[in-house]
Amino acid sequence: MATLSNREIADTFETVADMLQIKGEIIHRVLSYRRAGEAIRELPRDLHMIASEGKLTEIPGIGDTLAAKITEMLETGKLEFYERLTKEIPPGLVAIMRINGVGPKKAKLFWEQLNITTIQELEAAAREGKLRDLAGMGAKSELKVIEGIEALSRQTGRFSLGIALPAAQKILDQLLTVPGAIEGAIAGSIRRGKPTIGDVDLLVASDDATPIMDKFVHMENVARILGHGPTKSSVELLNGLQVDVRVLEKARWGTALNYFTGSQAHNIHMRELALEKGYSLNEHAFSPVDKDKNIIEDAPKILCATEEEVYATVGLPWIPPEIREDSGEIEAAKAGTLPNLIVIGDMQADLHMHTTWSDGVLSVREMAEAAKRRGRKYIVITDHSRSLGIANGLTIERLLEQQKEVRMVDAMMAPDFRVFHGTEMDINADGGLDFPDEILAQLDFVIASLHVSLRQERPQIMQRLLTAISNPHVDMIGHPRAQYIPDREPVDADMDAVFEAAKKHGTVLEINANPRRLDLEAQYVRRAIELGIPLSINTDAHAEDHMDLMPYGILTARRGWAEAKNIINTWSVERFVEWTTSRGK
DNA sequence: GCCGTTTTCGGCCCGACTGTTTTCAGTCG
Repeated sequence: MATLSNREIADTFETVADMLQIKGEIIHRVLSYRRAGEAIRELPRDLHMIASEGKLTEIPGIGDTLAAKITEMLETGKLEFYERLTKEIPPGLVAIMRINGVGPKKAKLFWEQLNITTIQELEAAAREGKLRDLAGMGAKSELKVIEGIEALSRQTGRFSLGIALPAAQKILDQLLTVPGAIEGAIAGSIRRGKPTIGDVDLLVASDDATPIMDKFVHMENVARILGHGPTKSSVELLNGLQVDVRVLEKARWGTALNYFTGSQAHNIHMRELALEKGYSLNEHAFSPVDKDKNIIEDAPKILCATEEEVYATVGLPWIPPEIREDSGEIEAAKAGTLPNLIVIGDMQADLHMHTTWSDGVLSVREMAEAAKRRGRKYIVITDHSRSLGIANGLTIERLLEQQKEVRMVDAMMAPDFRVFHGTEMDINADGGLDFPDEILAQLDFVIASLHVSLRQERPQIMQRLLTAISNPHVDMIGHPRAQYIPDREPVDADMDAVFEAAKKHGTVLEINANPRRLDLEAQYVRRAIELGIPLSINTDAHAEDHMDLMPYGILTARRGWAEAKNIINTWSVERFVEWTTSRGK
C-alpha cells in the first residue's frame, strides 16, 4: 500500500493552500491549510501512529475536515481534493509563486492573460517584453520578475544556522560602527535558534536611520538591493543570503525586538492577547482600541523599551525566544509553568569527541586541555571504530592501545579534570555492532552511531537502531537521525519506537551540537523529555574550535524545552561515574 | 477550515515597501 510521510502530507497541504489562494479562496481557508502543513512538518510523531490512535484532531490546527483528508492520504497515498484542484489550477503556478515579488494575483494574471504555467514560460515572456503591458504591471515589474527568477536559480535553499549566525553578527557589528547607532540585535529565526534560516533579521536602535541604511545597502558583499526604505531595507548577499535591517528608536526597542523575533504564530497569539486587554499591538507600540477594535487616535499609546515590558503588558512573564512558536509557551507563561531552560553554564562535560587516533586533528591531551579551557570538568574520548575506514577507525588493538594513553592523560589532569575512554562505534549496515560486547565492557562510555547505508528502508534502519539501543553496553546513540543540514535528509526511522526502546533501556539520545547536524531536532527533544528519556548535548569535536559549537546544541535543546535536569552532561563527574558504573561497565 | 470563561456561528494580526497608480493593490514578513 502506498504510504506517505509527514513531510509529504505537509507538502500537499501547503501546495493546496497555494492553489486555493490562486483560485481566490477566502484567505482564512487558505491559512488553515498552510497552518496545518506547518503543524505537521514540526510533528515529533508519525501521522500513521497518531491516526491509528484516533488523535489527529488533537493536533492544533487540524479539525474534522483536515483529519479526514490526512486519513485519506495515509490510506490511499493520495488526496482526491488535490487531484481535482490540479485539473483546475496548473501545478506549475505554485512554483511561479516562489519567485520573489510574484504572489497569487500575479501568477493568476500571467496564467489567464498569457497562458503561462511554468517558470520557463514566464521568463521567456518577460524577456520578450510581454509582461509590461498587463494590468498593474510595468517595465520595472517585468524586470523584477526576471531578477526574481535569476535569484531563484542561484538559491541553494535555506542556510544552516552555523553559516547565518556568524554572518549576521558580522553585518550587525559593521552597522553598529555607524555614529548614532545605540544598540543592535539579531532577531528572527536566528534568535529563536532554528537549525535552518530563510533570511536574516537585524535590528538597530538609532534616532537617525539614514546613515545606517546607506551603510547597509552599500556593504561590499551585497549582490542586489531588494528594498531601501526609511526604516526598513533588504539586500541579497553574494552568497544568496537575504538580510533585512530595521532601524527604530530606542524607546520602542521592546515591541520591535519582540515582533521581529517572531515566530509569526507567536506574534499573532500575542496580538490576540493584546486585543483581549483592549490594545492593538504592533512593532511600534500598544494602541488602545474601542470595542470594534479600532484604534482610538487620541488615546496615549504604551511604548515598551524592553521585551519584559511587552509581556508584562499582556500579563505574562518574559518568554525565551527559543520557545516562541505558539506551541504551548503562552499557555505555560499564563500558568506560571514556563520551563527553566538549560544555559551553557550548566554544561559540565562533553561526551563525544575525536582525536588524531581517528579523524581528529589534536591529541588526547590537547583535546582535554582545550575542553578544560572552556570550563568543562570532564570529557570522553570517543574515536571512530574499525569499520569506518574513511575516518581511520580504530581496530580493537588500537582501541586498547589508546586506552593506555587516555588513562595516562587522566592521571595527569585529575582530580580537577577527568578524561574517560569511550568509542563512537559504528552501527554496521548489516545491523551488527562494530565491537564485541567484551571489548565494549572495558570502556567507560559507549556511543553507537549510524554513518553508512543511511538510505536503507525503515525496517533495516530500525533493526540497526534497536540493536544498538538495546545492547546493555551502549550508553548513547550519537546524532540519532543522521541528518546533515542542509544536504542530507534524516534516516527513515520510526521515532516512536526509538523512544520506546531508549526509555526501556535507559539509553541516552544525543543532541549533536554541530550546526550541520543539530540532531536530535527540537521537536524530538521535547517529545523525549515528555517521555523521560535522558539526553546529552555534545560537540562531536574533531578540532579545538569545534568545542565552541556547544551553544548551537544548547539552542536546540532550549527549543525542545530542555532543562538542565534533562541533560546528563550537566551532572557532576561523581554522578556521571556512578551512572556509567550502574550501567554495568 | 479552525475554534470557543465573550461564540457551535462569526469571527479569524498588522505594517513597510514597491510600483503602479492618482488613492491603492500586491507582496512580504
